[in-house]
Amino acid sequence: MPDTPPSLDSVQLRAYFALMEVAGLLRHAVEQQLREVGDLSYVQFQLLARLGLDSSTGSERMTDLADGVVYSRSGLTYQAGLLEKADLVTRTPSPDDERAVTVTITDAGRALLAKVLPGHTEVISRQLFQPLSRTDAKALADLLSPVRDHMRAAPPRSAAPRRRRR
Amino acid sequence: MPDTPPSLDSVQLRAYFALMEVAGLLRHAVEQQLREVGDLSYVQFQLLARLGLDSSTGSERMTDLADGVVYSRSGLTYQAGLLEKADLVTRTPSPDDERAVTVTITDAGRALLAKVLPGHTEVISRQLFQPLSRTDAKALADLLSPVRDHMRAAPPRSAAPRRRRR
DNA sequence: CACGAGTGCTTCAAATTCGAAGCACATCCG
DNA sequence: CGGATGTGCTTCGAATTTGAAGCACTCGTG
Repeated sequence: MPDTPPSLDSVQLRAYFALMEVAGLLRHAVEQQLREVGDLSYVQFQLLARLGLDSSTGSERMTDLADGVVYSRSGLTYQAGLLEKADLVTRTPSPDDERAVTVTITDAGRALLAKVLPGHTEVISRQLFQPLSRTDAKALADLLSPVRDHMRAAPPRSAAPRRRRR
Repeated sequence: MPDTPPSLDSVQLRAYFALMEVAGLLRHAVEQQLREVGDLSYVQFQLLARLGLDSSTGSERMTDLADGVVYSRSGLTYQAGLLEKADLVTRTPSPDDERAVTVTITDAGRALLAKVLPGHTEVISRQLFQPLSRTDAKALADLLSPVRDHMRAAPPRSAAPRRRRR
């Protein structure tokens, strides 16, 4: 017998909806700023940021990039193609694994990232952190970090047969 | 002279990244469940939920729906068309304003919503609230609700000339 | 070594998404 | 009333995104 379906109480619902709406609105706001200043989509910015800021070497394998950005592989191939065409990254076969492709940010990529970053943080500051105190920000980070780790660890569901899209 | 660009401290960065990643992962998880059980995309579910749960009448104007779901108008037209074709909603000209279109959820729409909802809440419970206590959930809701209100009120930026996409 | 399963990426076709332009109705002022 | 402006939605073309299929390489086992 299956467990009783755990329904959400009103507080949880509030938190869930607020979370999704804030993330959506924030993404929209950021997207607009990125487009204006650097002609970048949010995904492209995420990729550059991950390469230029998170990675100490400036390189990552395609798969790791895709996972980090919560993105499909084929979509990443497409975007990596665009970024490469714009000379913001290079793609080279990995030395240790012939199948893998290493994506590396170029100087131009770093330059664009630097150009875009101030406005980006400005939007985040104003839109997200304006209503939050320093303490609030810490509380938020402390609440969400475990959730992120939990979700990373627990894949949503075992693969199931796909139906045709509606 | 412009203000000094407010850069983000590490705590804020943590909070920002965690927020976006959690929202992204959660959306993916939910999307998969919705596809399996009801052959609905997340957007379609949001639309049905808004009509069937939030609205007391089961109806909304297109524009209000688009705003509520953070969505472009043309995208909403497309999705509303799909939902209508599947007999989950109806579209009728509004009585008081000939320009406006009222979207109304059908019985079939409500039925599908009911069918999908348990699994949906189950995913949210497990993925989002598993690592959070009751108190945490409340804290999260209380932190994010003001942010959402603030972002709703403050449009990202006045319209600026659009450039060609990269 | 040879085979079969697995992994990493790309290609492909189809679906979704967006912004700009267009259309119809509404509202505002003179 | 009449024209100008604004609003609500749809249409259109182009860009993006996705899952499935395909290809190449790797790994484990015999």
